[in-house]
Amino acid sequence: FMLQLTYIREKKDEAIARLAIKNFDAKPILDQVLELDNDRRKTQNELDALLNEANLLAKQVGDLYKQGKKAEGDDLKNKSVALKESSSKLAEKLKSIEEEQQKLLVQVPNTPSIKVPKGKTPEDNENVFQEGEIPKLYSGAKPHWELTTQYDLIDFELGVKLTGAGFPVYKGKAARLQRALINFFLDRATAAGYLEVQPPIMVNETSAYGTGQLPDKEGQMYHVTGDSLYLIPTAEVPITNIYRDVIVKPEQLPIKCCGYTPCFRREAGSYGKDVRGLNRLHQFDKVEIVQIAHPDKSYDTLEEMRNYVGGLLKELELPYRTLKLCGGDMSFGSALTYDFETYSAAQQKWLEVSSVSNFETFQANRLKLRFKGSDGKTQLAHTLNGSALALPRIVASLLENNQTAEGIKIPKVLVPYTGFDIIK
RNA sequence: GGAGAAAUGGCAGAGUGGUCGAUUGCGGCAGUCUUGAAAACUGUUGAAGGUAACACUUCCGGGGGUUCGAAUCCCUCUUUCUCCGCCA
Repeated sequence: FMLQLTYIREKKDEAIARLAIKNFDAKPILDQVLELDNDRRKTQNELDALLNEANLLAKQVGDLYKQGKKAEGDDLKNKSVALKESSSKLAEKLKSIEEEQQKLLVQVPNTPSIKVPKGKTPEDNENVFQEGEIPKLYSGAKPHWELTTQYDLIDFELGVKLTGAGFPVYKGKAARLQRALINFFLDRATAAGYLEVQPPIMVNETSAYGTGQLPDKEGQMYHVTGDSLYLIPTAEVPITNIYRDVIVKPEQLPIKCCGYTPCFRREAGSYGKDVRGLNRLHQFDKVEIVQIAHPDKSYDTLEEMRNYVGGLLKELELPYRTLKLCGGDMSFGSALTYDFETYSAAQQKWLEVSSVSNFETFQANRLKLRFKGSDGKTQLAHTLNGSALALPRIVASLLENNQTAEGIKIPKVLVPYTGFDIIK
C-alpha cells in the first residue's frame, strides 16, 4: 500500500492537492520523503562507484595471479580490502535511508480520484443511486435478532458457548439460506466472467503485507502465533496475492476472479447497537470479486463492478442505495469507493453490504503486480475489488424486509437454491 | 514426524572459485523466403535501481558468512521430490 516514488517526485503538488481531499496534510511528509530520496540516490551513486572499482580490482588481481605476478597481486588485494570496508559502511547507510523512506511512505494514503467528493463524515457521502421502495412493515414487525429466535434460525448464545460473541450458529433453514446465498452469488459471478477460486483462509505475513493489512491493521486480524499465520479478514487478501510479483501479459487484462470464503475480523472497539445480531460479526461469509485492470480502463471496470453488485441487490428485491464515499470516509488505500447499503426496515437504518473500490496502482505497487505495456516497458496494473456480497447483513435485510404475519418470504431468485419459499 | 536428494531466466536444462546476468534447446518477438500460412534460416528476447541517454550497480529459493573475487565453498531457514511412519 504505497504511492510510487516517481509519481511523488514528478507530481508532488498534485499529490498534495489530492491528498487534501482525504483531509491528509501530505506536504511535510512528502518533503521529507523527497529529501531522503535525494540522499538515497546520492549514496547509491557513491556506493556503485566504489563497487565498480572493487569489481575491476578483483579482476586485475585474478589476472595478475594467473600471470604469476604475486607481489603486484597482493598489493592490489590490500587496496581492495580497504575499499570493501568503506563500501560496506555505505551499504549500511543506504539501507537505513531506504528503511526510513519506506517507513514514511507507508504512512501516506492513496491519492483519491478527482471524482471523489470532499468531506469528513459519512454524512458527506454522495448518494449516487437509489433503487426500490422502502417497505412499510406491519405493526408486529421485529428486528432480525428477534426473528432469528422466533423462527429458531440463528443461535447467538450457542455461538458464545462454542467460541465467543460474534460467532453465531446458523440452524436449519438459516444454514440452508447461507448456502443458497453463497451459491447464488458464485453462480452470478462466474456467469459474469469471473473465475472462481477457492483460496486458503489463512495467509502468511508477506501476503498480509501485500494487500496492506500489515503493518497498520495488525490488530484487526486473528493471528495464529504458533505458525505466524493470519486468518483472512476478506478473500481479497489471498486472491489479490495470487498476483504478487507477477508480470501479466497485457492481453490477459482484465483479470477477473471471484471467491467465497469465511472472513475473520477481531473488530476491536465495536460496541452497542452496532454489533447487535448480524450487524457485526467476528466470522462471516462473503463472496468477493477482484479485478486486475489496465490503468486506462480501470474506471470503466469500477462502473462495471458497481452495476454488477447493484444487479445482485435488485435480483434479491432489496431496497438499496449506492454512495460515492467522500474523502474523509474512504479507506487508506482506495482511490474511489462505492458503498452499497440495503435498507433494514425493522431497524430503520441503512446497512452497508458491499464496498467496491479502485485502488489504482496503490496495491499493485506493494504487490509488484505489473504488465508489459505497448511500449515494451513494465508498468503497474490497477487493482479493484468488491464484496458481491457479504452475507450477514443481506440475511438481516431479507429477514426484516420480507417478514409477514404468515412468515418470512424468500425472494424468487433464491428459491431454486433454498428449496423453500417461506420460513414459518 | 524420521532418512536422503534437490532449488538457476516464461519452460526445460548446462554451469563446482575468476571476463557468468549466466552455454544450449523450447517458447515469445522481429525479419528473410511465401499470394498467405507452415517449415527453414537470421536476429532479438529477464527484473530492479540509476542516467537526458549511456556508464555503472544489484539479483542464480530467502537470510547470513568465507574470499581480492561466489550461481559455484560454509552456516541457516523455506520449499519441492523420493523412501518410511501417521492420517481425513
